[in-house]
Amino acid sequence: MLNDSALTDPAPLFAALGDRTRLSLLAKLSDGESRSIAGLSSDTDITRQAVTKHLKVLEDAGLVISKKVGRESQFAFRPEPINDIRAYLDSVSRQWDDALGRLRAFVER
Amino acid sequence: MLNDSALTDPAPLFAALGDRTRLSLLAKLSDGESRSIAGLSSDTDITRQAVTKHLKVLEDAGLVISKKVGRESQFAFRPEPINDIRAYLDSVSRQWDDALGRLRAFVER
DNA sequence: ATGAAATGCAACCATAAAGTTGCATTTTAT
DNA sequence: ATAAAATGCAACTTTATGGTTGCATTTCAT
Repeated sequence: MLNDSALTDPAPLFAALGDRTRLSLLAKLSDGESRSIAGLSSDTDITRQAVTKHLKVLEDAGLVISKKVGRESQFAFRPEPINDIRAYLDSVSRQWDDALGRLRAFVER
Repeated sequence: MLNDSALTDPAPLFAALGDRTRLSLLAKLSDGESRSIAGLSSDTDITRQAVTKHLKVLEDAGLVISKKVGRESQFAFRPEPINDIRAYLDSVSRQWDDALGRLRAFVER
């Protein structure tokens, strides 16, 4: 089942990003090249199976997509959810900025 | 020990945001008003002690600050780490955009 | 046809995370 | 002085998470 990238609840998205291993997987893939599990596992110290699990978390969050090609499955970065997160952060910051603005307006009289 | 807001490893920051309860706590505080633990616990269905734990996670991540005033401890939103996250997301997206650009340049000849 | 490569899948382990209950402590209000 | 309010602190339970090992399956190359 593929993710809808709905911005209703950003928590799972943040959670998917809240792990160093997954961030470094994303970093590798963010150059736009797709890579196999073996390719992504080569320069880590954890097992290939562990990498597979992390990739599943990333895929469930919509941050990567995968397709089987031959005997290997290729993973690629999917940037859309990043915008959802940005939108969420913006909404929080905007609320904060508005509050600051009102406070300033209040103090300045 | 207070956080330095270093952007060396955004994973703990993402992890702190990867929980609905904590996101809703942040949402309440993002209006700039500071609130007590009791105030933040009033309209949740979890116990006050659980809220306290979440607040500690947020504080360790630098997303809130607290000070004791009288018998209660007041918590306030701290927006600085949000910018760290933005910076990280920007770096990932920029890398992605660059890759797309190179790909386009490559295709167009 | 067969061995190596890449992956899938299941069971298992250890630790962390999220939540609870119970009780002690500190402050405030009457 | 004392009861209520707000919090702190510790122990405990349950479940999720990150990782492993072992083995089966699929696909490729020779």
